[in-house]
Amino acid sequence: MKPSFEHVECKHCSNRFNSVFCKTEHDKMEEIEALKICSTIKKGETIFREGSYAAGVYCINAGKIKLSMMGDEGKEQIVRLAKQGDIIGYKALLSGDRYSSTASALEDCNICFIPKEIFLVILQKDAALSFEMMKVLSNELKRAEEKITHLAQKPVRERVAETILFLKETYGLDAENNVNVALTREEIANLVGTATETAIRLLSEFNKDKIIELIGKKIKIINQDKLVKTANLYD
Amino acid sequence: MKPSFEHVECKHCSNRFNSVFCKTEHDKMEEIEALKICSTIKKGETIFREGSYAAGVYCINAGKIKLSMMGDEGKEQIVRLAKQGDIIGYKALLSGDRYSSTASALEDCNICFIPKEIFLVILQKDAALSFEMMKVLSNELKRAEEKITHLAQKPVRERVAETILFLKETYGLDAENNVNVALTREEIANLVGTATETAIRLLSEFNKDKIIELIGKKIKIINQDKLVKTANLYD
DNA sequence: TAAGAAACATGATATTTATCATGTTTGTAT
DNA sequence: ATACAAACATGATAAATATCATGTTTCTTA
Repeated sequence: MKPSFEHVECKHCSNRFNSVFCKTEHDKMEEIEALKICSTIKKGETIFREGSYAAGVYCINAGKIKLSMMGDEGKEQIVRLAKQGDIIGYKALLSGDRYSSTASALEDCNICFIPKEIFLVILQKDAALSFEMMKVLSNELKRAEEKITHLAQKPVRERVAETILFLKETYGLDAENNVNVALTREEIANLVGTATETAIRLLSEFNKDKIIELIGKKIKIINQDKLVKTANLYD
Repeated sequence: MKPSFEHVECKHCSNRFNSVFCKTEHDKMEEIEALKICSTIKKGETIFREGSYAAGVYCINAGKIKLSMMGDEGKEQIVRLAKQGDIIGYKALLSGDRYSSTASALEDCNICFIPKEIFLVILQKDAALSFEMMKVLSNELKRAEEKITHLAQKPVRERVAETILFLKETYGLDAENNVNVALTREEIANLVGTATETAIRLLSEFNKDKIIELIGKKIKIINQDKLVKTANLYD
């Protein structure tokens, strides 16, 4: 990874207080500052690859990233979607393991690489950062367990609806009120856990039923109530 | 929860060095000792319930516990199996949330309740404990993401085989080389993420094919290689 | 130890979902 | 602007799995 032309300083980073570093003290921040490497990632590029040695964590300054695991038949399963302010790659670092998923950019990104050594050392010294990390991990785990339950028990139709709501929750809406992320139908399927054709069919159906509106990869939620009902949440 | 007749001292606990407290210092241990409440739980009893306020964590001194979430149609999904040395209930505590799953005893258990306040305070002071907690969380999360991938992509047959291997890995073998845990077929189905009848059928099939041997709830693995192949792991 | 309940088992059937096939549209690079 | 590939779409079919029905076995407890 090549250093970018512009080094974004942590203390001026707009995500500073939405991130896991929200409570990290100034001097610890300076230590990170000195050793981090900022870079620009083009849409589609890989940041790290499943199975490779974990050299550090990446803090997302701007852009959207998908984390996916390869299933047995080479089919991608998207296990997490990250955005600005999030960090990625910490799981491997903390469990002392290799990366268990591949991170790739859904759009052009600015990311800051924080080497393993400095991150772990600061974690030892900074109880607040440790606690924030535990919170992040706990929330991720909770979400993962809910996903397991839904995968095991809910029909695809409900999961597709749920996924649209999840995308809205994660990335919000753009200026035209579209869900603010552009995924291919295949990626949506790999997030839902279904075949691409099935995802396409159900999206078209929701479109026909005026629950959502599809313009290319843009998804606009027309009838939120009906979408929530279709997702069959909160019973 | 009633205090048990015998208070098990942490420093004499046989699980002490297999647990998250392996690196916790003596004085911190004493603080826990002073405030923890040990109790005995009978098979089938509930330790905490999904949605209820998280008052603390439980450290398992002896016995096996299942953690499950209720799906939409009231169907149980088992999200974790815990054993002696494990702690449960930490996710809710760390994310400041209610318990997201229900914990119930698969057999008679001895558990120690550590109140929220003392656990969180010690976590602030003890970087080693924090780090161990992060490791535990990371490993759980990794496992959960693998489970998501397998649920989304692997057929039930493979998942049933995988679950048997997982049970062996988690609880080991008893004196007669049976997988050392007694689950109903329904519980196995709720772990696999399938209908009870489907789980029963596949177990019978494995039995007929001499991959496993079934005697009541006991499962003996006869042909480990074939079971691993059936699970279709490591491609 | 008998009665009732829970767990286990298995066949028949329905439903869901994946796969295969094929065609169209959209995007991208020369 | 054209050519090619990727993405999208949709019908037909197959396969996997759930559900329903029913009977048997095993476990509990009065």
